[in-house]
Amino acid sequence: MNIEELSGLPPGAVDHFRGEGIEELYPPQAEAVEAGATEGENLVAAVPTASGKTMIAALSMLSAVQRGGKALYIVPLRALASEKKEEFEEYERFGVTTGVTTGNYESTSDWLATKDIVVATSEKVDSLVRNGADWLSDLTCVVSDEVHLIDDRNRGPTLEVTLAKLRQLNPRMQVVALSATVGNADEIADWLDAALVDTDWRPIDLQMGVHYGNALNFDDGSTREVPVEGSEKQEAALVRDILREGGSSLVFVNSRRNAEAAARRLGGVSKNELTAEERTELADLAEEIRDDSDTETSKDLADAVEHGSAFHHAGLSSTQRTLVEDAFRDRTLKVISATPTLAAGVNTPARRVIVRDWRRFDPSAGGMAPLDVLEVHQMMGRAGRPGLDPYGEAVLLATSHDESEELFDRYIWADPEPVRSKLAAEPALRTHVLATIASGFARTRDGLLEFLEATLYASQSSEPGRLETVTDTVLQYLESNDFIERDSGGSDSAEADDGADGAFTSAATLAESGDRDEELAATSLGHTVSRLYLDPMSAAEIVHGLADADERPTALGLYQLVSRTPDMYELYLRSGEDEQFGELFYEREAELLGDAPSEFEEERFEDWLSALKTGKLLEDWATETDEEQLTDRYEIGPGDLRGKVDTAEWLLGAAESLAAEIDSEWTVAVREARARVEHGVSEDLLELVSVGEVGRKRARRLYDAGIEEPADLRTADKGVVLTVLKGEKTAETILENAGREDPSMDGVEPKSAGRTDGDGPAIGSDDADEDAARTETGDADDSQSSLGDF
DNA sequence: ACTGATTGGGTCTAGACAGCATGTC
DNA sequence: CTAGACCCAATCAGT
Repeated sequence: MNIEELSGLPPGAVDHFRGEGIEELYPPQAEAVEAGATEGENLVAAVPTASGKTMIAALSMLSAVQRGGKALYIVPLRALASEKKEEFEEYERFGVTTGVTTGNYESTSDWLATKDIVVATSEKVDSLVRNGADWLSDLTCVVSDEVHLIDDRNRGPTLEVTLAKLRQLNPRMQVVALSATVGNADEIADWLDAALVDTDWRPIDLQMGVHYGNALNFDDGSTREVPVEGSEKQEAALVRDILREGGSSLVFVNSRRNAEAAARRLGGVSKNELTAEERTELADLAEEIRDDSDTETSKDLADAVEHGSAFHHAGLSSTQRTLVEDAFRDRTLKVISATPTLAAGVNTPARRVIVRDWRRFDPSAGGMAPLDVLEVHQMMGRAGRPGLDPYGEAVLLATSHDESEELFDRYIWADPEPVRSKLAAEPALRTHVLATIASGFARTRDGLLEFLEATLYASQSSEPGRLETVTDTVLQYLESNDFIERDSGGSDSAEADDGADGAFTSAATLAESGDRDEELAATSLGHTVSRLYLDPMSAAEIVHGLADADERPTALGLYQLVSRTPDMYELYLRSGEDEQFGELFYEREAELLGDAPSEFEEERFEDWLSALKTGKLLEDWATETDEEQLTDRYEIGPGDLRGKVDTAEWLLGAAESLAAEIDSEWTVAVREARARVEHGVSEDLLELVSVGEVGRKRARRLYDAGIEEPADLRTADKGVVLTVLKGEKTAETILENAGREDPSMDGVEPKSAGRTDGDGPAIGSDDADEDAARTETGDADDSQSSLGDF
């Protein structure tokens, strides 16, 4: 189908696509149009990666906008949100506006009301629903990207419930679900009352094969000689082979450490194939990576990058990740060794994809478990860059003939698994039942069950009573924790409190059924929990912890408290560390909130200790231990540290709201602990870091020079300030931010601080082991840092 | 006696969403 | 119930 034949799009859209070099629609796209994508029909498109799914979405959304509507594009990852945003922003040329909203992407709800297309993560959409964003009821089209993620144990239910809610809110809204090729696309289509486009078609040829011995055997029967030289690994031979043809490769492995080791080794291959020019580019890139942070991970990455090889996993900082991805797309980097992050993330195609490890450690399986077919297919789908490569190759590695056959059977000839709803799991329901009640989607038990009937779970379930049983368990839990109230008596609507959420009264009325049924209402606390987007179990833990505290909780106490909630991804306790942290536990037991489990309940005690470890990490961060020492001491990447700190910040923010809600007297303590994590400083610096451009390092230097609060900045000797802050420009900006009248540094001479004597007040002097490892100006006595002596 | 290779035991294992109010060295 | 790569240290072979 030629794009000229398309109708119903905004004027200028066709020209725009032609400008992008698009003349013909790909077959799946044409099929989607025939199925009514541009006429507001529901559609499920199960097609391989990179075969033009986005175009299907774009056509649907643009035609919806042209009809005067508004579209929402739901993505699974924040990184994808910004990628799509850039793509859709091009439409502004013909007057279609786009807005993005994710957790860290700033934008208020009302602002989005004016946009034609909104891009958001599924969690963000869920949150918008909970907070009753008015514009949601204006939607006429919603696109759900990577809808097969409904199968994901953790995040799938959110997507599922959110789609169900949006549909209940706007019964006539068009739903377009984009999925990888899965086993049961038809079931998803049934659930969504949608037409189905299900195809294996790809715009660029994909050959799948297995490498064994010196040969690469493809699914079409062809064979390619790829000899393994000397003691090198199979993947090294494969990388070199394709590099000589000018192609890049992507190697998927199953652990971070393997990714790093593989990158190092493959650097030995790629460095022999570089031009002088590439070498300089890579050296620059390596420099940028080193600048980003000076941790071990960065050094290793930079070293590998100099040879044209990189690793990619969640321990990288987001800057590093972007640098690596961009350089790979530009073909500066020749090979990336990655954990599965990359398969799900942004678009980084390579000529040859090598799936080296097809088993992964899975504690629930008690050992190594094979990857899902779907996952492997997603990885293999990264092979081949349309327009750049003549074809793509996806290769699995076998060390024996038997294994080679097994791989063909298991992955190459096999169909992906069906998508199964994970909604009936208790943790998922806990959250969503509360949210459904709090936002007025259901006001009775029957109404709730009726709503749940509209989910994929219900349409798949063969066990009719199950959902009801779990729902009752969950209601019981929510009630006993004071998040909801049940009233089986009268029908007079005794609203729990503030009445709330008028936005969805129509939906609520719709869902309501029968007066004699048990009435459900969220308590004020329940509303807060739902709005804060907390797992009710996290909220309960925090509430109990705060309520149990007889005296002002310490930072460590609060950090450990939030670290043991299910919303905090746990830090793994290494062998030997249980002893170390057990000791720390006895030392500081009094600070911890709530009752510690007995040491004899091994599992729960271990959890308690690993939360203590995470808490201790946060405390170290909040006593100005520098990044390198932390990543070293806890053996984590710079990205992990950032992640922990972010999560803690979020949870402590939530804890502050909860504290206020339950009238806890420790609100201030929580706020202070949160501020300390946010800036990574001890209490004494909290005032200083509130000044713009002053972070933990500068604040500490100022403090040591006798400038202890913002007011001091206004009166301090400029020479001293200049010495401490080094740059003239920064000094001026900071003085200005502090509200000094004459911030100019013209003609000011650097001058050393007057008082070199006092080290200032001791930080955390109540804990003798605590004040080590703080970043000082001189850093001279770094060696005295008491590492590992907890 | 020193060095480099080999072997064996012990250890450890992917990912990343959200509130709220503004801005690192 | 199930694995396998890596690291480090100890041992061994070769010069």
